[in-house]
Amino acid sequence: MKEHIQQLLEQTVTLLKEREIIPADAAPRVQVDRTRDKSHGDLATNLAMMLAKPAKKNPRELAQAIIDTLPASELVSKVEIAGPGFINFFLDSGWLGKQVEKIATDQSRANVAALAQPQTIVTDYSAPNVAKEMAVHHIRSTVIGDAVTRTLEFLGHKVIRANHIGDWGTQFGMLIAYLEKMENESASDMDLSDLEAFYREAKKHYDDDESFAERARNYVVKLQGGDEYCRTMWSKLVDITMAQNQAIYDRLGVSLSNDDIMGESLYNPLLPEIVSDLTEKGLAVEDDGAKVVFLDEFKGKDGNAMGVIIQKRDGGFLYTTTDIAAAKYRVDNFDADRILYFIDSRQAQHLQQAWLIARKAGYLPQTTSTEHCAFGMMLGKDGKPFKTRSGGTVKLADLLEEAHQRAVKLIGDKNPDLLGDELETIASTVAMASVKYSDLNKNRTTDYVFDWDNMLTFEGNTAPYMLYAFSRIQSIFRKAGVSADALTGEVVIDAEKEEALAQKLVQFNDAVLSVSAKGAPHLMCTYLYELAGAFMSFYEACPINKDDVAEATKASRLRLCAATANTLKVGLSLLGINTLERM
RNA sequence: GCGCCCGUAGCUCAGUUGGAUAGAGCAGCUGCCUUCUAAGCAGCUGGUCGCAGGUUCGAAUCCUGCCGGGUGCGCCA
Repeated sequence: MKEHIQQLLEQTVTLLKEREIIPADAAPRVQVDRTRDKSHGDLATNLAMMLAKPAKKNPRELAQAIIDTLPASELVSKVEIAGPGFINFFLDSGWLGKQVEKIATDQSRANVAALAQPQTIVTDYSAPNVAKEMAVHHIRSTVIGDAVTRTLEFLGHKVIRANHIGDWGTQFGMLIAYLEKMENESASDMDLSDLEAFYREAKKHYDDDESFAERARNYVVKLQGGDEYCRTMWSKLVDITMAQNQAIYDRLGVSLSNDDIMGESLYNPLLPEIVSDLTEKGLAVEDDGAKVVFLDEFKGKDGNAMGVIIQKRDGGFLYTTTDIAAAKYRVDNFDADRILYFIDSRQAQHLQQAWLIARKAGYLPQTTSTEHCAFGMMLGKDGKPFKTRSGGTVKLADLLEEAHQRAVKLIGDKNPDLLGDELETIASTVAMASVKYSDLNKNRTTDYVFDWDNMLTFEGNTAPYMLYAFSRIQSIFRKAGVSADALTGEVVIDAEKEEALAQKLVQFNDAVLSVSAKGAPHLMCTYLYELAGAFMSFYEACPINKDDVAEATKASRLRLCAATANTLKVGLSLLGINTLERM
């Protein structure tokens, strides 16, 4: 919608340049904003004020020239000058009605077209560690990354999910040695359901038992050398861990699978050649026995160029080297246009350094953008890192189970008729939706305060509010005895709340585009919340299944309902949230 | 010491790469269910946008300096 007005204005700028009303070298960024106040129309531009100075004209005068030159459009019913030189656009209600009809007809896309020029985009998210259970802090990367991934895919981009799991490092010698010990001691299949305990015990043996520790160190060397036995044991650890993580992905509704695993080990074989290449190019130098890249762009504690170690004195590599390799790999193998990293904000400097080195080495071309979609830590209501009562790490599986139990109780209390499977199904959808939404809803790169009461009271700006709006619409269709996809009536925008709802509906496309441009799903949350709110107001003000409602009005309003339902369903699906027919 | 992020209502947060009178939800207070799901709607109350300067037609937004919080800075990842 905005784009269309933008195009009209761009044409106008060209025409005005030809007529020498504005200088030929002016290159204004044509900006179209939604207005806050109805009296200012529906969309506005500040173009005249931006061009007033270069054109040496009074802004209002120039605004008039723009309006006089503006090509006619079916979208716009009226254009006005306001205030110091704003140009206000009023959308045509006939056009709005036609748009709503298209949205109502399109269940799968709500009238959002795929992009004509799709890109190849790598999304790096989730990244759990092998031999550890997913903890609560993994939820942010996983849920936010998945929502953006779904949105990019929806727009037609080729998206490559990269689950950068922690499957490499010196700790694997210890883990393999302990796995071996367990297998030797119990004839039956090992039970690794409690990975935390497994890791803890392995560490304990490593610290207390010298012969165990020696075997562990030996296994590290053998594993890195490609020893078949160690490789098999390592592979078991990865499989067991990822099977458990997959159960969490499935429960949460995260679109990752085993096919998306691209762990640290994938890049390990590339590291030696990267170090030698960086050395040959003069980027890396030996310093105190280690291979170091000095970056003038970053200052160290002594005020000189900061040194980033890419290879340790003992020959081992560090995660900066892995991230350089990962960037290179994604360019070489996928020809990525964008690489989005959904990683904790504390990694910002590290990522900047890795990318800078990759750029200097020519691994990352100018045409590939690397974007850190950063987020803060999860805090408890007390403002301290979110922990269990005893101070331990909260397991993600436990958090999801608690959300489910809370949802069962709340829904059961609210709706005592619901029992058994139906209650469980509704509670499950509501619980996962609530957990995800409360995370997705916030833009903050700073920390996020996790609060059960805010997400599961089911009031206000929450997932249940939107699920409720959706199920209310389904209820209207049941009551009317019609199927949403069989509606044919013409949409006529008449009442104030109808217009407000229609206005919101046609903004969906803008919301999808902004999420994809910024990697920020909260923009979708904000949009859907406003849409659900507009629907609730419409619902109160505009009766449908009532005796005194004219047939044509009823048909029109039913299609507004269908358009809203489609938009909510598609929008929520882009966030990875399922809808409910009843709740 | 240097770098990055942040500071908006009692609380949780928006604020569209400078726009019109800074917005929601929760909490508090008023109304609205024999009528499509009241998990809702309509409304009221609540702000020195951390502080001080600067840039301009216009600043929560950009610049500078302070104050306060978070986080990172050579052999973990």
